[in-house]
Amino acid sequence: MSNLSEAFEVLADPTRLRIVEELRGGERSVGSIVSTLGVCQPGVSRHLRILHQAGFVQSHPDGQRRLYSLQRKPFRALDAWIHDYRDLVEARLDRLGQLVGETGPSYRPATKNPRRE
Amino acid sequence: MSNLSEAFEVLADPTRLRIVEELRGGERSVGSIVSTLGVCQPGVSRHLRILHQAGFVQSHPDGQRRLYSLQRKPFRALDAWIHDYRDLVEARLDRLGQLVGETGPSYRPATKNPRRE
DNA sequence: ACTTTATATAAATCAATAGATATGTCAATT
DNA sequence: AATTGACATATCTATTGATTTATATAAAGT
Repeated sequence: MSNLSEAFEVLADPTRLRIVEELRGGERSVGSIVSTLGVCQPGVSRHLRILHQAGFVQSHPDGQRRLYSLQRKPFRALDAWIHDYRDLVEARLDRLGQLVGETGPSYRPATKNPRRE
Repeated sequence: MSNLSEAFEVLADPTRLRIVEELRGGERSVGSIVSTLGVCQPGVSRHLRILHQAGFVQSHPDGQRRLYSLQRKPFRALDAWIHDYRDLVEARLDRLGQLVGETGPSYRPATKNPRRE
């Protein structure tokens, strides 16, 4: 139904998420990321390849290094997706009864007539 | 560094993502989700358990069924996270040179003096 | 040309997980 | 209390994927 599954899959790995958060500060070389994280260099290169294939990063050579930076598209897709859940994200205080204890939105006591699809 | 990795991991599975999107329309019974998706019932129950453990859903009995609905907290966390990338999400047209072809933000030609951490 | 530095790729190992089948539990109806 | 219906749990299998070690490529410096 959506390619968002792929985006979530990419960010599901903790190491890749850390790489993304590192790149939030601007473009970085592979070695720079390696020394920041505690992962071996081939591991970082592999993660960067996955991030690239999913459109999260781009790269360009800089001497013998390679500088990686974030791309906009997947983040816009994620932002658009979460927008569809605005009703959940934003506090809805207009209906007070469903906010008992700030636990959740839609607790509803069992109905007498439970037939309900 | 963050528990967001867990949230992304939960949404990484396509079936779970579909379940979440189904629940966006309101609370649903397990059987209702089973008949919508093409997955066996134990599979759906397992996914719902994972969603529950991660705080994505809550449930309450309704007769012999069990109604599941979305929780707000993880969506708020995701929304807060993506907010940290709003510089990427929002179109930044004030610096024109970096938007060549709408491909990405931070391409920069190689420097003469490449020493750069 | 040779060495060093930076990154990518290959191969192997190991762990995690989604899916199905079978079974258990519990509520509702008779 | 026996049966039916709804859901949960256990177990197994197959697949995917992250990490490491080793190796290849490529650019810089000497």
